[in-house]
Amino acid sequence: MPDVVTRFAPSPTGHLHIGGARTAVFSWLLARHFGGRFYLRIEDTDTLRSKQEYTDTILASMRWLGLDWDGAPVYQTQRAHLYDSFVDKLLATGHAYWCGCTPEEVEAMRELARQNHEKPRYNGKCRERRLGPGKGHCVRLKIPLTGKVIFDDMVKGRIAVDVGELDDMVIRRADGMSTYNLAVVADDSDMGVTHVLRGDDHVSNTPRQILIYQALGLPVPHFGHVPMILGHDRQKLSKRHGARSVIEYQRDGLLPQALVSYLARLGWSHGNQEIFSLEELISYFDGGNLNPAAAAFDPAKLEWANAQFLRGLPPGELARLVAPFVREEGLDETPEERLAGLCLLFRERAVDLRALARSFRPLLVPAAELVVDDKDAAKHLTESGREHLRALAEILRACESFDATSLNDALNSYVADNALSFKQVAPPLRTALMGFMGGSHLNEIMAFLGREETLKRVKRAAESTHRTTALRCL
RNA sequence: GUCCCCAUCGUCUAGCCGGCCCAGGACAACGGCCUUUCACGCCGUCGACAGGGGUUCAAAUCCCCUUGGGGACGCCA
Repeated sequence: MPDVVTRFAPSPTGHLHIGGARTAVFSWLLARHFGGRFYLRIEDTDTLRSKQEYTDTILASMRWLGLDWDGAPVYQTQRAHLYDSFVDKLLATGHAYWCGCTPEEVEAMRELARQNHEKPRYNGKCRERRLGPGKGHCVRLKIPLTGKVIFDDMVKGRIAVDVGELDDMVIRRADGMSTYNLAVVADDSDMGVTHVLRGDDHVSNTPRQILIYQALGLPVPHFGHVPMILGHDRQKLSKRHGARSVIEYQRDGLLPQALVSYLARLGWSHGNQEIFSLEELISYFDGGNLNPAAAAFDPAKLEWANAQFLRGLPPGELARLVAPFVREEGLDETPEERLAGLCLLFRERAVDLRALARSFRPLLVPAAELVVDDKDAAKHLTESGREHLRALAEILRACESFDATSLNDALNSYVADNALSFKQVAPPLRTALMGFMGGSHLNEIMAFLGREETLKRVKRAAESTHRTTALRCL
């Protein structure tokens, strides 16, 4: 049995969101750091809200993020017998009892407690009634009358709760199905989980679960409750507040490494390091340095992180990744080799794959379809600008080889020979080639386009009449 | 209402078993440099220890209170 066994236990009631993704990242890292095991458990006992489709996308998102799990995913709906055996054992040892109270009765108890300014609780009415199984009977855990449950949380430190705060919770419903808290303990125990990393919202469940472990004489795992992620405005992250699922980021062209790196950095730190490879995370993350305070999600910083990874990718790999987005943009099927060239030209100006693909457009459409920005044309395709373009057309036609270096030389000599500055020549040329004042290095752009396409664009711009019409408008 | 948790720049954070911190880094913002546009890069500016009490020679660091935020109180997970 490995020293460290962790798990991620999502409910398939929605896509994998960044909050869940982060706890998954932490759990995965802890296991990988210690050479332990990381399991996936699908908590699908809520049959009304659980959907197979969500399980599928959660698994797909995990794979995309690079979070591999050990063994096959465990489905809670298939383990009723395990939960039953736990309940039976609790019943047999007197740690649980049958309860015949109706939901209405229990609600009345809670209401009474509320009126007394106490915590709403079940009052233990059936605790000593020695009821047996019967219609409408559920099973409740018999909680100790006095004492405290104390545990050392990996992120929050020591947490102590008086058992008086707890009540005899239902562990098996009247319909025979076990409840969440029991199932979790049964599964974690059965799977040999040693470290439970989960969301903050579960802290109050932990004492209850510990009580079950103790009643059964089972070893209690370590717990770590990671705070929730807030929206950029520090409001709770919800659909309205920009809560997004992992697949949405995937669709937008984010790099999984960037998302993992950013997520890990949200609530965890390793000195001042901001960008982490998976390998670095594995070697640094040991469950320490987790921040107990909630963190706000910052899309701008995620974007920045993504740009960092984008730039670090070899052009060939980037080309492979960007290809689907190029297709999505409706751009012509382009050989990966050419895409790699484009990636090299544009990767430093794009924040994600989609933006990168979009930036290719001016260079992938035929000259006739190039969209020319009116303002830039009016500003740069002036009388003199077009004169330069005509001269350049001649030079480019005559240019012996059409590679980036030669083109650079050609441009340089044109500027030098005519005692010009680049500021006079570059803008019109750029507008001619790109259709607007953006893009990459001019010589590289021309080399990419090739002689024929370059000349077409230069001539087209040289013959345009933007300047005069624009001037009249002014 | 009751219980639990949290609290350093706008945001993520370092520091937190006290002195090296009139608090460091990153993102964002702003300004500049570079420049064959833009971007990248580089340089710089703005900017925080929630408040109040203690303890101590010394507190962002330890203790208490207040305030503010969050979470939980289901036969949901």
